[in-house]
Amino acid sequence: MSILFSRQCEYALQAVCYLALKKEGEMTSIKELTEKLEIPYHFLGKILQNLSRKGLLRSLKGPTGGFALGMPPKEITLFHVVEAIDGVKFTSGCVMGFPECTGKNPCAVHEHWAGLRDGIYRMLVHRNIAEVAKDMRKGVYTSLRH
Amino acid sequence: MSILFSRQCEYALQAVCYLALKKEGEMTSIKELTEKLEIPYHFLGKILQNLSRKGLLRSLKGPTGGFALGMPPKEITLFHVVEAIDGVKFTSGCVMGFPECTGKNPCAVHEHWAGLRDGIYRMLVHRNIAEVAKDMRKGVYTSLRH
DNA sequence: TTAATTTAAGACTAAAGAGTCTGAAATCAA
DNA sequence: TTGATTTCAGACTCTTTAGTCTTAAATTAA
Repeated sequence: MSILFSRQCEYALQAVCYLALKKEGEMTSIKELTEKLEIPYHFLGKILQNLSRKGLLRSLKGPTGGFALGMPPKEITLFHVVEAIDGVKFTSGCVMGFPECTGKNPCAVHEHWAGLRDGIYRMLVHRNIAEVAKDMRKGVYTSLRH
Repeated sequence: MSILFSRQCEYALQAVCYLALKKEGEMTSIKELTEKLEIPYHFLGKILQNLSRKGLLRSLKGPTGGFALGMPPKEITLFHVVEAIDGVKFTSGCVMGFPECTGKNPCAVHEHWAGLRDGIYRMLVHRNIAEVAKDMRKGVYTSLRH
């Protein structure tokens, strides 16, 4: 298991950030993404298709085709991606798995987790994808050529 | 996928807390646990066996047999349980799945996640299982008879 | 000692997640 | 128009996680 998001979702987050570093409108092929991010080709293809269907990306077939962001980068957040792939179940639900855990009927870490859950949400929404990707360039993307 | 811990781990946390509410030394059968916590019988059996092997529980066969905590409740935390079942990989590793994400080479949410990760760790260790279980009694366990 | 009760162990099945493969459809450039 | 390049779609396999089933071994009480 991955830490918090599914493998698919992790790949989606990486790919969307990568696309956000491109000039607006520029198309990027699966081939490039798969090489730079080291994600299995066909698996990534499916994920990007999925994101396209949901409007987060747009795609174009043929040579010069590929994928690009489907909306202005300032309108996309990491949360949109997580929502599209894994859904939002992490925003509710008991971290200990109690089916009946609620505010009135809390488990022992209910309050503590509520704070952390909000923290995760804020992590995903407090910057748009343009800002996030720019930050990323200082880190994990520095070794890549674009 | 569950939120943060595997299903097995969630069940283990629930069961250990349940056992912590019993008088020290009192044996509890899988049957009782499975009924009160609504966890599949044989699956729970395996999980408890696993925890026994690791010393967190002790077990006794035969009628009047069952499971009990393997150490004084004040020496056990939720972290011990998570460690035994899921391991501690959530304490390292990039939440976006970048293999190369480090302090020198961070992803865009590296710092933010580092704070949350510490928060999760604190949630699991800052009270021992006796305190945790007592708290629980006010919540998810109130509807159960012991 | 015997029968009932309980955990122990391992093989098995089911479902979900991850990843692969093939061929069709669209698009572009020569 | 043709060939190359790309996404699209679906069926397929592999691996992991979840859950089931059966039998053996230990223990207790009658």
